[in-house]
Amino acid sequence: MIIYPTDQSVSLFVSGIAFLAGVVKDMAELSSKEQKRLHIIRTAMALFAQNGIHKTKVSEIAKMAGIGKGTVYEYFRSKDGIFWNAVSQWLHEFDRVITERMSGTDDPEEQLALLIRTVFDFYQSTFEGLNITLESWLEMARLHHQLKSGKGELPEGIPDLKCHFKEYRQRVKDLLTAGIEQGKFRPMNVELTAALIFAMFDGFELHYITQRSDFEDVTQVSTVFVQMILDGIRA
Amino acid sequence: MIIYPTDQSVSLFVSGIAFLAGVVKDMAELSSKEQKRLHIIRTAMALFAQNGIHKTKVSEIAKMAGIGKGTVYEYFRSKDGIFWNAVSQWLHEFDRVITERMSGTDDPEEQLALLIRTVFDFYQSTFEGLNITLESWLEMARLHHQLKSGKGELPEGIPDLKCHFKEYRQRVKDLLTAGIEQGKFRPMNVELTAALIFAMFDGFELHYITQRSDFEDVTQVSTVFVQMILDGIRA
Amino acid sequence: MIIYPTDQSVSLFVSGIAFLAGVVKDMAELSSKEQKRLHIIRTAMALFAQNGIHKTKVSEIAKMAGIGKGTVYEYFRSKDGIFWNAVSQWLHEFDRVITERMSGTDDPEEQLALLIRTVFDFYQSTFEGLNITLESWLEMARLHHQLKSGKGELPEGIPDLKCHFKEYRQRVKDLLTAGIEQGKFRPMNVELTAALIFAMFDGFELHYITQRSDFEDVTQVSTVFVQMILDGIRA
Amino acid sequence: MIIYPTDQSVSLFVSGIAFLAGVVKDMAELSSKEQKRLHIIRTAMALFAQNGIHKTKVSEIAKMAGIGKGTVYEYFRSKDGIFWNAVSQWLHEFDRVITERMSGTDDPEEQLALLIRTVFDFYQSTFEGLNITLESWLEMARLHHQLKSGKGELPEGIPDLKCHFKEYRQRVKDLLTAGIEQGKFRPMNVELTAALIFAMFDGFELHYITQRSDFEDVTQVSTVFVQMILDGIRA
DNA sequence: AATGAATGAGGCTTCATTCAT
DNA sequence: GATGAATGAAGCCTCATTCAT
Repeated sequence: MIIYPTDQSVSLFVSGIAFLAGVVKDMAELSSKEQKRLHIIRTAMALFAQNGIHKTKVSEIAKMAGIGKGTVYEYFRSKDGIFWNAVSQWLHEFDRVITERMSGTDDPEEQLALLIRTVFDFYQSTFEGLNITLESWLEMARLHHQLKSGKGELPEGIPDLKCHFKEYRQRVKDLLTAGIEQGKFRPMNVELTAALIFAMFDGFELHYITQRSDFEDVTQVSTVFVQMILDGIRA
Repeated sequence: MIIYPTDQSVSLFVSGIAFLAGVVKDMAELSSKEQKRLHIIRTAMALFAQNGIHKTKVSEIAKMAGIGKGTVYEYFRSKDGIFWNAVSQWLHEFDRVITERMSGTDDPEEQLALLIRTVFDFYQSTFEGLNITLESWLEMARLHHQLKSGKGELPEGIPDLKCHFKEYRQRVKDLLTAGIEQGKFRPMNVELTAALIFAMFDGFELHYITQRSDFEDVTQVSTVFVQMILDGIRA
Repeated sequence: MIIYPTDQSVSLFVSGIAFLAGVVKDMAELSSKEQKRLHIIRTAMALFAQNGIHKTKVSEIAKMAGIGKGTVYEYFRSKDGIFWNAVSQWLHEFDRVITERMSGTDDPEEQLALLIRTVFDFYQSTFEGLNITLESWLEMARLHHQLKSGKGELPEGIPDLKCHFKEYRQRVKDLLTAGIEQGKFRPMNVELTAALIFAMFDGFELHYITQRSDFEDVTQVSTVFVQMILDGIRA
Repeated sequence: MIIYPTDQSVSLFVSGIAFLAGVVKDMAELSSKEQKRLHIIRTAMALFAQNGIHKTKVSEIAKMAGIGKGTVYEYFRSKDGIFWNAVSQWLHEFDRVITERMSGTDDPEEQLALLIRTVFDFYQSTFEGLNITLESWLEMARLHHQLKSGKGELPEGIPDLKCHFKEYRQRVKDLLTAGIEQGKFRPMNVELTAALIFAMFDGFELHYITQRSDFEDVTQVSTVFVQMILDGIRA
């Protein structure tokens, strides 16, 4: 069973991550302070994605955001602070979108297909975020490594990536378990399979970043992806 | 069909990437100059992997390599130069190992299984390299982006990642095509499937870096991985 | 002849510098504007004393004073302005206390003893002020130095420390001269002796700041001090 | 008994603190590294004395020292580091001079007179140092205060002023005790008297800084000073 | 009158790179 | 060839001051 993208799914998605594109409709509801914060985060993400956190200057962020250099520090404690807040924001939105999308059906197959498609959509429409996500993983791996060596503390505002990942895997595991119980999926090592499916998503992300030209038609890619996975686990 | 790791495969692998562990046997054959170059690369990789290129100081590399700071510049034009040379070295070794391993059989299924296992082995045994690989992808994506914007030139010594990836995909494509022709694999969009399989490898890499604890038994993981993929494409 | 502290002397003193403790009774008589000014000065002095002018932030002063940052600038032209006004205030109060105390007697010996004791009391009870006084001397020495070099102007509101000191020395000189005339003090270089006596006061101040623990019992110290000086000049 | 300055005493003194004037004869004996360190300290002291530590820019120090900004950091960890090293150097030289001078005689009266004269000489000939000394006391008082409040650590290289002062007081105490035993000084509270004598020195320092014009003839001042003190304690 | 968000000049420090020895 | 002292460009962040509300 293959799920084709629908207008509905797209619109759901768009509303979900619209904040990154700066099109949140009910922005007016946010306090002025919060609006500016988001504005800075958005601007910073664009630059972080383009040049990486280490080559992005705070002065650039300020300039591009149309504010003074010092103003940035009214909203964030440090450049790292901006970065981790951006990552957190990103994860939070990601959560929201996924949950929204998957709540539309109870069928494991459909849910899995929806999950896959949503992730692909998300990655495609927020290309910028991918670089940041990737960089955040690297940075975090290093932070944890340093933590073990007893050198330094975790900066404030760092999202708990491990927990984030665990939740996602759990989501997929539940889905697989349900599918197996319903006789739709063949028996399998649910734990590992979930981990691998999840890894595939991110592998695609990686390649999408570095070789975008090979994946012009994301819709088609996700279709094949879904089919491949479903064929692999279907009873 | 599942391929279990064999002593042979392991030994092949080890010799392949031994340079990273500093155990190249025929090192003596290398000129003294070349030896030192490799020594610096190895040292640098360890530090790049740990702290990233931007937080690794040339003075650190020199100190850890037991040479003077200025000496580093006798062998490399710049810090970036060290980085890209290290990445190139890594890719080169990767190529060599893969080719060596896959030449052992002509059966598409076995070859695919071998490919998968080799990559997993490679990733597992050179954990440090993963961080660098990841970082190099990010950096390269940005370099290419800047290139398009007309800002700046590509530094010397940068490996052609796109070409590298293309070769790999080609390898997998050939393998799949052969399998289909032999009636072992079902008809499929070879191009896309290859891309996805390859993406999965790297997705695993990503997760392995950030959540290593969840993948203690890499052997088992690769087994499931192989099975999943083969089941998905088998006729 | 040794002068012991009396309730009277203490009360005189307290009323004199009470402004620093925020207990000026007739505060009500001050205009609301003037009250707030004093409030800011007091708050600022506490912080200046603790951290020095250069490490005290205007925002801190405002916060601790319970007012807005901008409000501070309604009452003072600049941070330096606050500082010099605080110093002036301090000197003014000091003058007032000394005059009050010494007017109680006409005997040169008693006056000298009273002067000494008053200064000691003052220094002890307003420890915070000492740091500021010291800092003001340093700053002023530098301002004068810069003035000579033709670099920059004297900020507004700077008290004339030299004049202040001259008055004090004059006070001591008059006292000594009177003592000599009355045959109570031996003939001496009045100018120099006055300068030295005065210097001793401030020397004590210095040591009191840096090594307070060695001078727990200021009463005893001042007693010895008085005796020493009187013995040194008595006929 | 009054001690007049002698050529000998002056020459002793000059050699003692010559390092501050940059006239150490056996400089050649110092390593090149150490020479440069001293050069930076000297330059920095001149600027610190003139403008204070907070208004002295590292770039200024470098410029005036004729070296690059970064070079300063090859020799000192931070601006504070330069400051505290300068202070330590100063104290160290002070110690050396005092010890040298007082070793010339065993007579308590003469020793006291020598001590006083030496300090006066020292203060006069190294005017610049006075400002720094003063500032260091202030800074240190604050550091200790912050330490008690549990905020922050003591920077490295800070000299132990308290200990330094204690030694000096001990010197004077020994001197006084000897004088009393020899029947030359009257019985007294040695502890307090020593503290006060010492305080007087520094009081003079203070006034010398702020009102130099009033003390043109330091020789005469010290003479009066000595006389006053001796008269005050002589049996 | 009171405020505090916004600002940007300015300072400390880092570190890749050079070059004289 | 090897070295490491010297350099200065570059960047993060602070904070006194302003000004619109």
